[in-house]
Amino acid sequence: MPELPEVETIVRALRPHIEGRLLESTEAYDPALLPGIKSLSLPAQVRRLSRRGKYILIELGRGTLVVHLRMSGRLVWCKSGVPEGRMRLALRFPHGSVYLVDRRRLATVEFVERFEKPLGPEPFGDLSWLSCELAKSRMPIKAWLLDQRKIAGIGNIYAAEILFRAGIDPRRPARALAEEEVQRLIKAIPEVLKEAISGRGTTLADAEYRVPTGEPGAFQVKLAVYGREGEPCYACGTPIRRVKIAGRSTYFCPQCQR
DNA sequence: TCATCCCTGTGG
DNA sequence: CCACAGGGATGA
Repeated sequence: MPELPEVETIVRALRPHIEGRLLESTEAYDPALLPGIKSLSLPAQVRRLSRRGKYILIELGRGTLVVHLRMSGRLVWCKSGVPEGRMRLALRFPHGSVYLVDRRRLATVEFVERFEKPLGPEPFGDLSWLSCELAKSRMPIKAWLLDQRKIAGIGNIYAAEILFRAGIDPRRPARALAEEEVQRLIKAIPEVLKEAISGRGTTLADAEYRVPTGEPGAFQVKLAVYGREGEPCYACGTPIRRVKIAGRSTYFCPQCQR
């Protein structure tokens, strides 16, 4: 579900509600989450709420509560009452609660002393390192972009949109990209992600993702290829194709992307 | 680098 | 019934 822009949007919306506030208790509605939070000692102040890749980091005094929403997880802020949907966890504050709502129950929560995951760099700032990293890999460029160890935060929607923007066929081996194409990629990655953040993320028709205040994201109106199999490319009219890469549906324009 | 699995729901 | 869904860990 949420990729970097959605997670960033969630963190920004939640931050004013919980940063600096006292997390008093938790309530697990799903026993599967208990092992992950058993070492959490409360109450504890939320020192910082941040994002790394697609992970949400709730930094507390003696460690960090790490949330990953996976496919269908949502975080919802409620001053009072409870949200709709399958609740798995509540984080209780004096002035309200953060609920983890998660239809497929794939989201994960764990309390750790230090956040350590094998994540690549964030997809912003100086991305010139891409050039030599891509040259090392035979993976299809789409699969490479999805690999969180190589670059953090890009998921299935934005990988497709980024490659469309860069005019690159998603099936091509990473190492086969010409320098000029790598430069287009370096430009397209932060462009697409920042535009998506500005639009507060993508909410698809079957929508799990919401800004924690409840509204859907607005970026879906701008999707050029994702989910558009058979529909005409906005740039050239050629029908958008769908293929499988690394087990995931991959949408692209066979005319614009070479 | 791939399939498989995790889990649940929806749609063809 | 099967395919598919915005994720990732795992083991061959």
